[in-house]
Amino acid sequence: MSSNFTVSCQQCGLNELCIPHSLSDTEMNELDSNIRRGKPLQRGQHIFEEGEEFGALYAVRSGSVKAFSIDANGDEQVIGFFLPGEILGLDAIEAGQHVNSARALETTAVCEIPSTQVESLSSKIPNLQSHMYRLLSKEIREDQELQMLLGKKTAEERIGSFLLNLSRRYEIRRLSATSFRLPMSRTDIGNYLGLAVETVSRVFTRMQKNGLLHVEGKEISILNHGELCHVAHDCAIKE
Amino acid sequence: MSSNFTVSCQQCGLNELCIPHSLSDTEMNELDSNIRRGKPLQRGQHIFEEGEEFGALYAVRSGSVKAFSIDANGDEQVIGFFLPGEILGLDAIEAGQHVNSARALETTAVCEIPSTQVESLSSKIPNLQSHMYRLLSKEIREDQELQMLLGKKTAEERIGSFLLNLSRRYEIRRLSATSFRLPMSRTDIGNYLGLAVETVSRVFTRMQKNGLLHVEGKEISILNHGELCHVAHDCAIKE
DNA sequence: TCGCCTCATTGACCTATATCAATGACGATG
DNA sequence: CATCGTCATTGATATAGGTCAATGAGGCGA
Repeated sequence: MSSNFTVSCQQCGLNELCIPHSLSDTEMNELDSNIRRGKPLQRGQHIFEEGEEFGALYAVRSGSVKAFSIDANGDEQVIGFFLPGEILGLDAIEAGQHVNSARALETTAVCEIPSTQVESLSSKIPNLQSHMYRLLSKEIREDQELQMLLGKKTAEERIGSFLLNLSRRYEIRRLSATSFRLPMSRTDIGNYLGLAVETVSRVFTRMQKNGLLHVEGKEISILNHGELCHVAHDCAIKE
Repeated sequence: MSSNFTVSCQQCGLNELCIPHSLSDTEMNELDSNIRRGKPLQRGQHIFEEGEEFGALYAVRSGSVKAFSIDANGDEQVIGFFLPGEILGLDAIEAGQHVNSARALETTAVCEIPSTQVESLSSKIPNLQSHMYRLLSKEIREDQELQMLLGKKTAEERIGSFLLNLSRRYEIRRLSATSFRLPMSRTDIGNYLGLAVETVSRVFTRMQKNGLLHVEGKEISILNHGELCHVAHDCAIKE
């Protein structure tokens, strides 16, 4: 009996976004046979913790994940949020141990890809190596965009860019780009964007007043995409 | 006659820090034969510009480089600074074109490594592939540290961490960790750290008054390393 | 050597956002 | 269904750092 959480890469609706992308059937099967799929995690359960030995990359199959670390004062530092098809743990390759922790924001299933397999398979399969390079490069580019946001943008621009970013990511997953659920708390959003919770709340309220958004708890609708891009200074002419 | 700027990887004093690291002599020679070395660049000359097709990675051999992009308002956005042995262009692999520009901050020599060679050589040479993964992973980790700095740290903490970071990087290069020259302007530092130039100036002055630093133009001496770590909340117990 | 231009410093003032505090809403639990 | 705890919202106030403006200092070309 094959339960839902043991779906293979071949059958997985996310394989276009995920590591198997651009592999042949044979190659995909080889990768697939090296992947471990545990049972889904509950909200709050950790996938790995800061300091643990690095042993695998993780692909989110369903649900969502928050990556964070604890700074010198013991405060949490949100590094990023991961949606289905996205890969966690890339930052641990060099150090050989995890430099941050990852927790499920809701019921979440992940695929575990042993790091030894990533290296050996990607030596054999040029498409996989190439995909890995692009994956790592993409994360660098995205981290740099976030640096830009944190260094120069106002609170409204940060929130606007954040929502647009999520919107694009949901759209790629064939979910609604205009209406979705925020899986993380306001506190997490503020922490990630370098803002106080209260500021996040106020900006949401203000954007709702101005007809840009409809906000109801964790449910968000983007009502005026053009204007939101405009206030975010994030009009994505690129791509 | 082999002029200074055509030194091979074998002879290069930086090869421990750079891509050749962990390659055998034969492998290093193979890599070496694929590297192009132009004549040194003058201050202000560009290595690549935003939008250019991605064709190569660049290793700084001497001098220093600033990476930056231009935002929606036409303002410059400093992404990072690169010292000898460091690799530029990793963020361009995925997009296939450069997403930011790079300029020499002083007279600077770079080695050009065609991207086609990186991919094909690293398929053949497992050590090289492994090195590339670690290189990309390291940049991700460092970018995330910068996100932390930009999201939560005060002006003093940012400047302190910035100086300590430079100090460590000079030390690895067997240069003085306590006394060095800042190759970039105050404006660039402020831009990079998300601060106004004036704030950079004031913090330098204040740190000088408190006996942490001696600042004279671009020459910096760290007089009280322990206390600087402390005010930066960057006491590097790690590593 | 002079004069120019860019870069750095310093002071005065202002504003965006943090902080503090109180209240309300929701969801889980028994 | 009542209670508790967490999360979100809103208002009042404080402050770090930005902005504007003026001055000084170093480097470079003619």
